[in-house]
Amino acid sequence: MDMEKLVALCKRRGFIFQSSEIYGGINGFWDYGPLGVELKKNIKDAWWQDMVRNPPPGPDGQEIQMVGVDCSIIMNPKVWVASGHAAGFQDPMVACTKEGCKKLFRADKVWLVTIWPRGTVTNRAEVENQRAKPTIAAAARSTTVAVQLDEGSVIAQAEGAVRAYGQKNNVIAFKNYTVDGGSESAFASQGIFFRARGREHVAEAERYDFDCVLEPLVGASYASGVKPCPICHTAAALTEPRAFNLMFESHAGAIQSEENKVYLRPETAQGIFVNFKNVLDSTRLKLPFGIAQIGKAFRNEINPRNYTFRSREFEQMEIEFFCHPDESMKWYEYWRDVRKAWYVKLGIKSDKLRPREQGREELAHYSIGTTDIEYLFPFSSEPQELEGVAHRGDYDLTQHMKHSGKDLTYFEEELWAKADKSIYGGDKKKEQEAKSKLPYRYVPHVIEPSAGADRFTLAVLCEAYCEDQAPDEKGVLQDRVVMKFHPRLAPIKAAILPLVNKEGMPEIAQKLYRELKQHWNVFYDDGGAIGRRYRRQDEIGTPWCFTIDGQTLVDQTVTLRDRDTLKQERLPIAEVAAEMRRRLQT
RNA sequence: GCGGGUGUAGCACAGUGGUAGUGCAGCGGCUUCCCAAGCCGCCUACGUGGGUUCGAUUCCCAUCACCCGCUCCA
Repeated sequence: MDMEKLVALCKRRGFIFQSSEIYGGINGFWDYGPLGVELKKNIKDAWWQDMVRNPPPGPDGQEIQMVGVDCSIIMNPKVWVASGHAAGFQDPMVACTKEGCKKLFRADKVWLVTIWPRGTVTNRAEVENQRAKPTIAAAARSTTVAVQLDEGSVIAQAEGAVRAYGQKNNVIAFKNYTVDGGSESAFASQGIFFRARGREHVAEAERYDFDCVLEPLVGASYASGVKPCPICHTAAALTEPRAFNLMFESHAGAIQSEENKVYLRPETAQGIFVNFKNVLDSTRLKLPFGIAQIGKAFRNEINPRNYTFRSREFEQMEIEFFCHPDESMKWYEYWRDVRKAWYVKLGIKSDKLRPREQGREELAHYSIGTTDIEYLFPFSSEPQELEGVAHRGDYDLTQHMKHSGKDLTYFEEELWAKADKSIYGGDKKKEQEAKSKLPYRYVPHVIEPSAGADRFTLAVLCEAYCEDQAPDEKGVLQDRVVMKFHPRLAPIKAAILPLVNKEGMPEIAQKLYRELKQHWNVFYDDGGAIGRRYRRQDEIGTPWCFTIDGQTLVDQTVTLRDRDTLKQERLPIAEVAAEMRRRLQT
């Protein structure tokens, strides 16, 4: 499918417009037109109905408890400190200044490996000494290479870098390394000293060991003369790290000062977390239960691309499902499966839908497990994320407890009521202690299915776009463009068409139109040839057309014309609404 | 943010240093008993801002937007 054709259709028929188009547009922002807003609203309504009001039964066949909230976009800035966004959104970037390379990197993903001749340094302290007062011989023979850590262990990356260095310097057979300074996690933040063994291909064929230091670029105690590019390996090519703040800022109050700086939320989830206690206290809900929210979120993407896929303003459909720690994996699997099934149910072909369990190394720091539900969009050869179902553990609630000082733990009243308290022998202190921890009191774990409303809308548009052939009035096959939306999502459910504009047909058609529009978004059209009107409806994905013709005047029946099959059948005009209802439910 | 490309009507395309056409779509009418038919009429554009020039849609510069690649997407 050709993305450009879809984009043209969306504009021509009023699904999606560029924001502020008459002023030349604005990068990363889009508007939904009359048909687009109906489509997106149907998607959000379907989600709310299927996830909040009527979610599928739980893992043990039980009813699922779900409620909704609608939180403000601007929140107390401390929320973003607690959530980690205030810091985490400041991804410092470094760029290579070398002409022809000019690559851009996240500074925290660039690490430096310094390789020294054997015996120059034997531990981290000596590394610092060498940097402070390098001996000529050591400085001449040491070298620093940069590596980009994307996946795998950092040690493995460093090993690769040393191996590459060895090859470049005709050192054969990198053999092994020994780590000095503890576990990987210990050095993940501060670097590590280690030794690598290899054989240098020199005239005397001397055996050779390297002393190596691996450390992050950010904070590395390096002279500016180092910092090579991880791609082109040009020395001293990287710029200083520059902050890219991905949160939109504004000010609450007319005066623009640091004190009243606020942020547009980069996700709707935090509104749910900070209202966890409110919901618990106001609803009589007991764990497990979920809180859902649909709303706008904002991210100052460095480079919006691919139509509406990566917009700076977008809408999320998020659930935070709170449960007992011991049951969290069960619920994680439940939501992962429920969410995937939902997309299939609404017409996304299974072969373009890819649930993908994230590897350990790409998980966010707080997540125990995440499944990305991805869709193979026409604009990319790689599937792109529609939704992430994340097991966030107790990270968020714990963070908000720390930063707000409020108790967000959950107490199992019923379990405590049923518990045998005789084991405490009437010791109130022991009882209190037992009540304060598992299994009675705990910080709930959270499963977060977070879906992009605009991304799914785009996927639905891509999935619906079809070019096929339909016969014209002479029976010759003509190209036809048809949007095969699931009827539940179709912006217009049915068109009501008088076959000709006379003999009382428009009157009958309008009466039917007035009846149907009480229930659905339907469309009345008496303009032009019938074939043209059918094709127009095909192009905007209207599943059914009801046509009032000569026979209607005789026996009160109309034709129902199907968008996908082009088949026509007659049914009594009095049964049209019931037939639509029946078809929408299946 | 970097490199490359593009920008004429709602869409797809012509064209020119002397201010622009075509097809489709849209609108109004006639005609039409089932799949973009026909006839008549109508509407709509040189992305924006500078510069050069007697005159710029055309040449130059900047800017904005879109597309491709890199990068990013917590």
